[in-house]
Amino acid sequence: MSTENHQYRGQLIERLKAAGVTPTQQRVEIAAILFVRDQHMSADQVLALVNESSPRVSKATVYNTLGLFAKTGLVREVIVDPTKVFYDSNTTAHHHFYNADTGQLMDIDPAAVEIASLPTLPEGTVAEGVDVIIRIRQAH
Amino acid sequence: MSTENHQYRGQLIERLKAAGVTPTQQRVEIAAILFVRDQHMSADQVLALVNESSPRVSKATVYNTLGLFAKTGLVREVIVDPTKVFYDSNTTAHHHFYNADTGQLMDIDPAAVEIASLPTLPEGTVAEGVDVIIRIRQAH
DNA sequence: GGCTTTTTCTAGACTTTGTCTAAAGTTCTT
DNA sequence: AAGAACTTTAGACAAAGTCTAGAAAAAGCC
Repeated sequence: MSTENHQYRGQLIERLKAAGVTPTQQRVEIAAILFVRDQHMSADQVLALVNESSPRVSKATVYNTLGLFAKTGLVREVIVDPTKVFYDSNTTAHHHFYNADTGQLMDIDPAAVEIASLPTLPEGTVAEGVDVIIRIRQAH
Repeated sequence: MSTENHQYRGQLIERLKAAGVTPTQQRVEIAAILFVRDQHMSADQVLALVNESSPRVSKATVYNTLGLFAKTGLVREVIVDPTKVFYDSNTTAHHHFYNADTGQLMDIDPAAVEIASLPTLPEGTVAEGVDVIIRIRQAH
């Protein structure tokens, strides 16, 4: 393994630990794929990519790990497509364009959407987050 | 069938026709369930309800009909739960609370959410709609 | 280091939502 | 009434995701 890769893995391990996640082989493998850049991936895509290189990771582990990453705030679940959930490696506050024609999910510049007012929540509930999805399609 | 029911069905038929949908037996049956009041239902729930009374409607028809109703603007698809899509019989502009703990979907008073600015769309695309979902959970 | 306990991983069966197919039934047109 | 176009149906199928029970790793302890 190259020095750069080695260092990258070290950073990943720290990141997982900081989130209170034990950095196992498989979790680091998955994190390495997710966290190279800000991106949106489905479990399926992660599974395919992680198994391109040698150390195989099972389907169950990919699902468990993505669920764990979501629960600990390492990634954000984005629910826009009825057939699959996307995992967003950008956890800063932002919203999404979703192109139903292409299936593509894109970040919206946080400065470009401004929500002026929010409603009071129902009794006995607390807010988890606000998702804004702008559904678009190809012109003609 | 009672007079009220008979009149209700007449109204439904007009509503379907106005949307350019041929009012078949099964479609009216499904519309009768959806449009009694503003509500959110999954395909599963519609299927169960429609088959409580005599004229049975098949699973395929329920899915086809809900898809057709969505396409023609009679209902609105709401995608908040990764496992199923909800069909909203209230098609006026409004947003939703989604309680992940209870699975409940609730309307937000349109006046309570104000979006001050929207981003410019990606090249070659047109907007289909803006969904705002406030994810909540039970306090403690 | 060894030994035990706890956590994690795995293959593969299973579940659920939704789609597809091909045949049968309706409806519309003429 | 005959033909064309559309709709419905049962049941097979597909895809995403969950569950289970045993194997493997990791952590805790003497």
